[in-house]
Amino acid sequence: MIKKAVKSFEDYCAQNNLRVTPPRLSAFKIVHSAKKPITAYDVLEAMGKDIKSPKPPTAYRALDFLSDHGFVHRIESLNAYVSCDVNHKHDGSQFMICDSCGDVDEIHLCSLPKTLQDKVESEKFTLHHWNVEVHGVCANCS
Amino acid sequence: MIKKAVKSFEDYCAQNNLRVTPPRLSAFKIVHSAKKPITAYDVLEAMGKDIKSPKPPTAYRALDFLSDHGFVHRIESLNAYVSCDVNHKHDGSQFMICDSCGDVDEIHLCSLPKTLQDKVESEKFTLHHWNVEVHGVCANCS
DNA sequence: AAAAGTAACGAAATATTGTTTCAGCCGAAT
DNA sequence: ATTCGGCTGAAACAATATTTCGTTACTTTT
Repeated sequence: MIKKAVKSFEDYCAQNNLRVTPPRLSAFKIVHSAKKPITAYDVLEAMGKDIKSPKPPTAYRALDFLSDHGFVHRIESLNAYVSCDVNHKHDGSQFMICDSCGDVDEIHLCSLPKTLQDKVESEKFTLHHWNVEVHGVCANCS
Repeated sequence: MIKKAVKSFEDYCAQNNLRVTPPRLSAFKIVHSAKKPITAYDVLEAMGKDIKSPKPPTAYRALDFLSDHGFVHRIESLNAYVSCDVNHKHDGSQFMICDSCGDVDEIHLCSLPKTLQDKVESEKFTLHHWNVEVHGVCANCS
């Protein structure tokens, strides 16, 4: 249901005074439609359908925007992006990444695990955002 | 105590039939001496002291080796490496990263936090390794 | 000790990923 | 209508990482 997702994206932007520009909309659709994490350059190439000969900054700016507002997450260990359907921005993201088929499953924890939280507090560290990437092999592949 | 660290590196390699080659030793010393995460290209440049005009694969191969055996960790969100003093290889690494001064503090958890472990088990996911990167501002900087 | 097999290296080229800069456009607020 | 700020388009460039291939050097086997 890409149309529904786009609607929700547009609604969120309207409510938060964010501009839905052609590159942003294009990138949103592309990442949302991808079944697996997609690299910035693959997004860039796919943007060619909507925009004439887009350049790298066009893709990166759009992805940064989507990432800043929680519509996509970047998987650091893959240099790639996945969409996020949760309709609120969160400061933590967690993924299970299958190194065999490449599938990624987002885990939606509500808060930093206690063992980490304890450390952050004891060090008086001001937390901005956190990311967990768990690698292995998914049930389908094993 | 770089000498002590080198000794422990050499001992470990001897015990595990791993070869201590000039690039590996050089990279080990460089990452171990760095006060902050260091990029592969900075390691490469520093390797020039020990090796004549090293090329990128020389640094990457050495860093991959060190990483594979737990002597260094790669901080994915920084594209950089930090040394690890724990004398056993662990399948999980966790870091608090200060976005202000760049300092990184490794957190040594013994196991995957329960909330994540539960998810991994319920999905019958075979865990290989996991990484947590917590960004924010350290006590010194705030 | 010699031969064979394997792991690591050196070098060059290339591939991939990400950023800077600057001029112009466009929509929102005065 | 003007101004202001955010966004875009384009070109160039910078940073990060890998492939390939021929050679060297250890290790194992004989």
